[in-house]
Amino acid sequence: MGFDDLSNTSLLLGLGLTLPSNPPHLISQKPKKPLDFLCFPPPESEPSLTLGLSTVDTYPSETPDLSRQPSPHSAISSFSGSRVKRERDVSGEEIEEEKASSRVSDEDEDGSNARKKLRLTKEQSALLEESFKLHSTLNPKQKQALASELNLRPRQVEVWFQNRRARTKLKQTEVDCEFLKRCCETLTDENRRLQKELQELKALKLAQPLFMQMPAATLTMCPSCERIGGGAATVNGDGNAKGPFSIATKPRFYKAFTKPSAAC
DNA sequence: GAAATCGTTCAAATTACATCA
DNA sequence: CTTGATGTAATTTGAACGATT
Repeated sequence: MGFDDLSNTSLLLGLGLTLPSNPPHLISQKPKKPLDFLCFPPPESEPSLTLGLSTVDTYPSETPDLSRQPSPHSAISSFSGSRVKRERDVSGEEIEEEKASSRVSDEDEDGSNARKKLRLTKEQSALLEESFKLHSTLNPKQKQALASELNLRPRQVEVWFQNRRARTKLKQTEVDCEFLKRCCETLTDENRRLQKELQELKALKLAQPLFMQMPAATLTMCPSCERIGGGAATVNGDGNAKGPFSIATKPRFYKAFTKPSAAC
């Protein structure tokens, strides 16, 4: 075992005991299969790394044959025009739904352009939450069924799920942020400790004048007992000295900083 | 088969209303 | 009663994707 090998070992040990190397919530693992969401854990525990770029394909897509197909409700669910245009004659179904959810449509019918804000009842919120726990996205059938059950428009259910996903993600981002802060603090402490150790080793080396006269490449030091001796150090193919103990030819901290994840 | 277009859904950002201290 | 903070429903925008032409 070479000096640098030993150093690396000690370094890894020092960093390794601090935090798990692969925190589950830092791994983005969204289901690819459309029906996988039926088996999802609650979104609150869903692993996601939200500090970086988010790609669409990391999100659970709905059943292609259901959600992506042209739907008669297309004008409802994807409409995002001004509030004045809320009532549309695109679909007869749409008009019926508007009337069914009287809590919203009543104000619209009197010609008021003001954006009225619906307050969901506790029962509605509870049912939506329950549904969200089962699956964080809805296919059109589920959306319609839920809307009927809640006496809401499908669009309202859709919006609620969108906002709910956004809140979940925000919450997870805050958790991730806290985790990374702690990770950073741990690494800073470890770095400080290792710098100090390096200084001590340098001082120890200077305190041995006899060996200062020897070529550096021939010096060997036992890192555990700190005794220095000259040896027939050989050099392997990597350019690293081989022998009982040898002076590292590359920085002691090399591996630690090229593998930052090892500390987290 | 490739390209253009259309319809749909989503995330992200933002707006605006309702409620409460 | 007013006001600012907060929660959240609703809107807007742009990207991605599948289906169709």
